[in-house]
Amino acid sequence: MFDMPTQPHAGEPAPAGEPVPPLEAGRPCAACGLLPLCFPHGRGVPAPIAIRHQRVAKGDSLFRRGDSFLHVQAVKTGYFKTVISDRLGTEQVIGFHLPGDLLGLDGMLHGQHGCDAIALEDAEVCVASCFDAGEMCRQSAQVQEGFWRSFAQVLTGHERRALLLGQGVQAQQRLAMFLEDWSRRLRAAGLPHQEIVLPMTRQEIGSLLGLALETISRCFAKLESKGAIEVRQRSIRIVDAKLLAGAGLWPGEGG
Amino acid sequence: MFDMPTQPHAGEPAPAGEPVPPLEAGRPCAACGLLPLCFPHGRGVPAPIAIRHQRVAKGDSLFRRGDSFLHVQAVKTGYFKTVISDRLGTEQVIGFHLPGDLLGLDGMLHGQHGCDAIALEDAEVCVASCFDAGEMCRQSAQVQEGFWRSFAQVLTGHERRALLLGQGVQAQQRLAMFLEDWSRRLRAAGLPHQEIVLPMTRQEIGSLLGLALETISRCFAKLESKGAIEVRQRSIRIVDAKLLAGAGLWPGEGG
DNA sequence: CGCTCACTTGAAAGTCGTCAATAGGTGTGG
DNA sequence: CCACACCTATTGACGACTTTCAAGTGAGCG
Repeated sequence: MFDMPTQPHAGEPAPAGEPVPPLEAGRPCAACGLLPLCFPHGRGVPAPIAIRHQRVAKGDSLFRRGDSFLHVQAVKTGYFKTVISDRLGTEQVIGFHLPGDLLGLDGMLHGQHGCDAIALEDAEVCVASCFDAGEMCRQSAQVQEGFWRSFAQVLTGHERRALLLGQGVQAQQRLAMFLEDWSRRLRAAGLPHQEIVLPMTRQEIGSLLGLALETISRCFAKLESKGAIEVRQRSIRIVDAKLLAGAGLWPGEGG
Repeated sequence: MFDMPTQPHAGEPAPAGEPVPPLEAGRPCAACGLLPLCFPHGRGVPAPIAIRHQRVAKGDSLFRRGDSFLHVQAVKTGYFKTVISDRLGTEQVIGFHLPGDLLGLDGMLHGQHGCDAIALEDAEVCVASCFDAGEMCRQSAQVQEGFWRSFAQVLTGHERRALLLGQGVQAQQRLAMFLEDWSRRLRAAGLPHQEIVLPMTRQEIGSLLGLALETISRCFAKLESKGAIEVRQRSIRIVDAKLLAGAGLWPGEGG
């Protein structure tokens, strides 16, 4: 447990960095998008660049639309959502992010972030300067390749989400696909993926999937009555992964 | 007009490359994602690497799910769709691509393409080897930055599409947003963007937007009756861009 | 000239969104 | 420790929108 020190504004990264010590030497986080920068020479050999750590309190934003893009960031602990607010002020969730995920890469386009990243619970992020990242990629083909792969990971996530818009994909299927995907990602991050505690509200799930929060609630009930999952508030237990997969319609994984 | 020579299979890039001459010296395509590689030193100075050209006949695929990812590719002329087929064989459109767009970057993740790229009409693509691209990015920070920006462009396009899933975004709004976005991209590519001839069918639009083809047809009629557009088959004329923008709900652009 | 494919248009049925009321959970403050 | 307020989640009823099924028209191509 952390005893939260006086929390600085998370909006702009603290110039000098937090007094959080660097990662315990040789203990890379599982499947992190910053891994190529963090441990470019393999386990045990720390990075030659400064990777700063930063805490973000629940509900605070790591960055907001319009903020300058100066850092490559990855979630270390906790969960984030990224949202875009339309002209009416209603916010549209475009993604949820768990430990290891890179954040805000869309900012590379114009040097400004295109969305807000908001912590769903108290969280920590790892931060490398863009400049350092570029430098390292130029020095090592291996680092570059790893970094490109991290980009592609983000891209692939977006493409997977496009499948939610499939012809007549029903609400129940969407939720099933979401849960399956979330579980898969938790697993990839080395976190428990069968007994899940969702960090987001029904409304936020609904926003991502294009459904009303009531529909999400009803679909949880339906999937539970089918025996695919057990639901108690935000605690989800995946009882029958096969049944859940059958409810969704992901394309064949292996190819 | 091209008089199509005997068309080789487009599936695997021809090892030796097509006999198409390189771009006319010093005439970069407008807003191309490969520009940083094609003209790294500015206009007039050709690239030090080989950028091969390739033709793809209408209906043929540039690559398919599972193909090795070995090249960075950009549309030169014509239009493409990228699709993912689910287990049942129905294909889900995840994007349309016009001249300048990079194609198949998701393949960087596992070294295999995750979707199929299919030409909507006879098309040409520019192809650079991954190896060369990496090499050039390592040699020049400027090239690297440009290339990263191209990545981010693709990413941003996906995020924009996530807005289609906004709370209660109606079919008509979705189509309006699609047309607006398509027009904007045509404009960025230096193509006519008010008198449009859509390269895709109603069904394909519907697939992208998560709507039935009949709904697309009806929404075209509605938008026409509103006076926002004129429709004749695939020819669309944007009469009142403001009205069209009002039908959609994009977030404030500049802000 | 006739075929096929794309598109249009109509009617019926189903799903989901909205509105509303209620219950449960959490956190704060007395 | 309890009470209160607030937020989140559940559940029901109704209405609107979209899908589906169907038939028919039009355009492009061999």
